[in-house]
Amino acid sequence: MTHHHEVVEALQQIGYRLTPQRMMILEAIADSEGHLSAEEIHETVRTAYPYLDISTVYRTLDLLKTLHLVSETDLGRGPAQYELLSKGLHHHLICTECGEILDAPNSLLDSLRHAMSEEYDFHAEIEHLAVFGICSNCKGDAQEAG
Amino acid sequence: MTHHHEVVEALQQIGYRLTPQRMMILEAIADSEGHLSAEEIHETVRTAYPYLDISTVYRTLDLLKTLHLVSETDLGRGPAQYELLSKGLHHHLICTECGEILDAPNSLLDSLRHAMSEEYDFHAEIEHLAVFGICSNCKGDAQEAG
DNA sequence: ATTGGTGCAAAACTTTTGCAATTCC
DNA sequence: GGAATTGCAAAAGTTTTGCACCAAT
Repeated sequence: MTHHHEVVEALQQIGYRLTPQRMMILEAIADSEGHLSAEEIHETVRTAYPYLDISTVYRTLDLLKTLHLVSETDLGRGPAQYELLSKGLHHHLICTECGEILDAPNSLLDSLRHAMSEEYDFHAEIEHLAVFGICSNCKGDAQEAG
Repeated sequence: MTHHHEVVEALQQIGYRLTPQRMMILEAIADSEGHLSAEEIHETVRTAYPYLDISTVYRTLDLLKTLHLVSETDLGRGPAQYELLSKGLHHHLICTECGEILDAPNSLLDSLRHAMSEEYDFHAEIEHLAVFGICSNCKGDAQEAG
């Protein structure tokens, strides 16, 4: 639950300061189940510390991204979503019909990574992938409509 | 080269109007080699028709997306990129070191699609995927730096 | 004629930046 | 003390929207 303190303290050793804002932002991300937008992080921390500015959230997220502690997922619509990388890398299958989000393990991409490496000598860095499509529940509906 | 006229005329049959703006916008996309942003489309068409508004570009792109005539790719940074789908579906491998963009055929995703279908009964709609990573030229540099 | 589309202007939304004041080391 | 960090305010960049006028059917 609070193992992210190690993570924060590790910041110091690389020369970054350990500020309350940074701790609260990381805690908000760590305590959340799924993804959070910068604005959601802002709202969450503000309940405890109303002076937090959204720019501090973005600046902290930039830092955490650089350190590969959080992942940033751009869904192509709306704000980017942030998530703790230590929670275990996974990806999302998002149904465009009903909005359901299925979690898929990182291994789902093994074959794709292999193909990119073999055929293009390209080393993919896919920390977080979002794939849109139709889930099993909505497959019937889509066929009727089409 | 101008087979997109068929496409535009098909619009009428579904009840959409055939306006000069729509034709010019589609022509700009069709004539371009790679991707275009909405702003680039705007600039291109404006050389011939200076009154075109950027909002018309976005509205037309929405229409063309709905009809699956163009693909929209959100690179996660900067404006979305638009491309004719009839040009042949392909994806992009973008090197984060040197910025090179490799084109990859749609078949690259076959195994991934298969895995999502088999394991999650999820029917992915990946019209256009952009994958960031390290290309073969930069692989050595990255190892030295790391 | 009528509905749909366009241009214009303004706003919405997300993210970034400059800078003075503050805080952590 | 001094450099890093924050809060504030403003701006930047992309996309959307309201509305009056205009054009395609």
